[in-house]
Amino acid sequence: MTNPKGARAEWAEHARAELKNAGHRSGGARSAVLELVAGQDCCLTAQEIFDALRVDGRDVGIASVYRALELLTRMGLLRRIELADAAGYEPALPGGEHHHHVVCERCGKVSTFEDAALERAIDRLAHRLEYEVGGHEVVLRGACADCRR
Amino acid sequence: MTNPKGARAEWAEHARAELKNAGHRSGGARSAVLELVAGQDCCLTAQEIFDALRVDGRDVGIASVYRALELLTRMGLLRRIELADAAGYEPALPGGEHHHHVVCERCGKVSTFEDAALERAIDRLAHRLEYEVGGHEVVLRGACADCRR
DNA sequence: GTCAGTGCAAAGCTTTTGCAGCGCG
DNA sequence: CGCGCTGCAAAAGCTTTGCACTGAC
Repeated sequence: MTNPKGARAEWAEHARAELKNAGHRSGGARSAVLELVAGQDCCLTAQEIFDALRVDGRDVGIASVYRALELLTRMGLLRRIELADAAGYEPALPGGEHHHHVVCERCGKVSTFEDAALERAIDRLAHRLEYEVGGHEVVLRGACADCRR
Repeated sequence: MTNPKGARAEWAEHARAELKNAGHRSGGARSAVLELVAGQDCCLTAQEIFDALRVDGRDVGIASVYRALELLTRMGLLRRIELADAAGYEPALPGGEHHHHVVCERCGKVSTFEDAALERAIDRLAHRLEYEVGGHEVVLRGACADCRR
């Protein structure tokens, strides 16, 4: 297993290179979003990113946050996860590292998991479909350890 | 494999019984939503349900559609699927019949598939987690046959 | 008769768009 | 020094809530 901190720093660098390569300039808001998302374990909503940047003293507009997330997602650098209320975004790590999410229906807590058998099942299945499958998303719903009692 | 038409009629009956059992009255709007959803193959959004009912001449309010969907989902009679823009709803068939969705990122078309190996992988995985898993959702994203060319 | 169910309208959220000004290259 | 990026404000959805009224039991 690869070092997650290293993988995230690598991702940030890769993302910056891709942006420059596509002819994008390096503005303050997008850089701030990129930096913040890179340091995160799990998916963040646009609002969470906006709030975190404001706390850090960055005067970004929420529109710029959405614009940055939209662009990075379209370029395949971020994954977008549809949660109940809002969408979450997280780095699409190039090594193929891959996790999914469990959401607690009581308290809303989101955790992650990885499962090789699940990925294999999805890969095999994807070949059977008429679609050219580019990505997938698995969300489990239930009650977390705290809420079970 | 069970007859889908029969399964859907059965579901409608089951849902009505559950509602009555839980002390709910049988109003016009909720019945109309239930009837419409029961006759559907795949998931429908609240707006689609609203439009279809209006076309049928039922003067339902969209708020009642949302209220009906929320209640039926909370009772476990409907499954809610988070799509890109809006949420889709479809009958949670009691027999354990179970399908998931492939979304075309180009044209937005939604298709369904079933896969026993995938379900097995998820079941096994669910036992390993600290969560008590009650449901799950798999969404594949890609390009449909028409859009591939 | 009671009160859950309903339709309408208004509000609340997330997300997008318009626009003038700033600043990267 | 041009035009891409940005912040603000307004708009555009989807979804929820408040409220008076209707109709099921």
